[in-house]
Amino acid sequence: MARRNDHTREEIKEMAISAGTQIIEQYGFNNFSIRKVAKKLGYTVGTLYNVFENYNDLLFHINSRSIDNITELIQCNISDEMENIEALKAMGRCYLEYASTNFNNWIALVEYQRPDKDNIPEWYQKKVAEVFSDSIKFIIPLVNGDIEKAQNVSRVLWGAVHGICILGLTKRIGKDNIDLLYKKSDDLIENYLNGLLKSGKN
Amino acid sequence: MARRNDHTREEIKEMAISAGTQIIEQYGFNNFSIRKVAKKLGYTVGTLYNVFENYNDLLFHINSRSIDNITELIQCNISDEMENIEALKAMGRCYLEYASTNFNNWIALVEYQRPDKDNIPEWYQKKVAEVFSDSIKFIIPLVNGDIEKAQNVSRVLWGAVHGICILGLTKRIGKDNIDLLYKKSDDLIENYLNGLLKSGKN
DNA sequence: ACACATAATTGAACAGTGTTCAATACCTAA
DNA sequence: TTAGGTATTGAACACTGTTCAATTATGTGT
Repeated sequence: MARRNDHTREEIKEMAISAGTQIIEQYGFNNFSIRKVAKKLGYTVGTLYNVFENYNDLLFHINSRSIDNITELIQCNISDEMENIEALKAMGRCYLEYASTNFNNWIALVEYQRPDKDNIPEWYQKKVAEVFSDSIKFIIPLVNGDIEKAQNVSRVLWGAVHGICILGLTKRIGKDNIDLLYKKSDDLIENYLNGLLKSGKN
Repeated sequence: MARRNDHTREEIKEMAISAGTQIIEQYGFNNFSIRKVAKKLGYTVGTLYNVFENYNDLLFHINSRSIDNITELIQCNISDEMENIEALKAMGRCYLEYASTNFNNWIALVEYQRPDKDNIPEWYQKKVAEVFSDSIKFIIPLVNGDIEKAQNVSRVLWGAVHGICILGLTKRIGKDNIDLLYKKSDDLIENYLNGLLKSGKN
C-alpha cells in the first residue's frame, strides 16, 4: 500500500496525467485504460477515482495537456510582426505538425467518444476557445475589423485545417506525408483568404 | 433456438446491419454493442460471429450503409447541368444535412476508433473514395483540366467541409444550427475556389 | 506515549464489453 | 430412419469503468 504522504493529491493528479499521456503515446488510445494508468503509478484504480471524477475527467486532463502543447508550439512559431496570412498558415502548420508527430495523443484528443450524459467541463471548453482566439487578431484586419465575421472565419479556417488533417492522417483513404499536408493546408488558407479579400472589395 | 432455415446468411447479415443502424440512431453510438444487435435479432452473439468477422466488420457494414445514404442524398441534389461551384456547394450541404439529421449514425461513421491491428477493408476504402470522385468532375474545369490538382482540391474541399461539420456539431465549443453550417460551408467553398481561380489567372 | 478520529488506499464486486469454442439442436440427403 | 454436416447456442475468458465497505496509515489531542 502506497503510504498516505508519499504523494499529495496534486502530485497523484500530475503523475496520472503524465502516465496516461505516455500510455497513449506508446500503445495507442485503444490500449489506454484508467486501470493501466493506476498500475503504472503503483496505485490502485480506487485511488484515481479519489482524485479524478471518472474516466472522462482523467481524459479531459490528458487532452488538456495536449492542447497546451499545441498552443505552445503555435506561440513559438508565430509573432505579431508576421504578415497576417503567413501567420495563419504557420498556425495551421503547427497543428498539422503536432498531429503528425504526436499521432496517438492527437487521436485521443479529437476522436474520443464522449458519453452523452455528462457535458464538457467549462474549463476545457475555455481552453479550446483560446486556441481559436489566438488566430483572430490576424483575421480581423482581413475582414475590415468586423469581429463577428472574424470569429466565423476563424472557425471555418480551423475546421478546415482540422478536416484536412483528419483526412490526411487517419488513413480513411490513404495517408499523406507531412509535406503534402502542409501544402494542402497552405493552399486552402491562402486561397480561401484571397477569395475572401477580393469578394470584399467588390 | 432460431431454426436453421429461418434466415439465410445474407438475411441475417442484412438484419444485423439494419438493427445496428437503428440502435445507433436511437440510443447513440456509445450504447451500441454487438450483443445488443444479436438480442434485437433474436439471435445469440455467436451467430453474428458466424456471419461477420468481428465487431469491426459489422460496424464497417453499418457505416457503409451510411455512406450509401450520403451518396444517394448527393445524387438527388446534384445534376450535371449545375454550375460547378454551385454543384460543389450543394454537395457540401448534402453532407452537412446528413450529419445534422442523422447525428448518431454520422458520429459512428466519423468518430470511430479503429483498432490499430486490422486494416480498413479495401471495399470500404473504395466506397469512401467514390464520394470524393463524384465531386471531381466539377473541379476539373476549375483547374484547367489538371486531374492531379483536381484530386488534391477535392480532398481539401471535403476535408474542410468535414472539419467545419465536426466543429459545428460535436459541441466542442458550441453547436451550430444547420443554417449557420450551410453558410460556413458555402463561404469556404465559394471563397476557396474563387481564390484558386484568380491565382490561376495570374 | 497512547488513543482517537480522519482520511487515503485497497481490492473485491458488479455489470458491461468483444471474442472464442465445445456442445448442442437442427436440417437434409441417403 | 439414420447419419452427416452445419447453424446456433451459451458458457467462459480477459478485459472495461465504476462503486464502496473494509483496511491501513496518518495527524491530532490528551
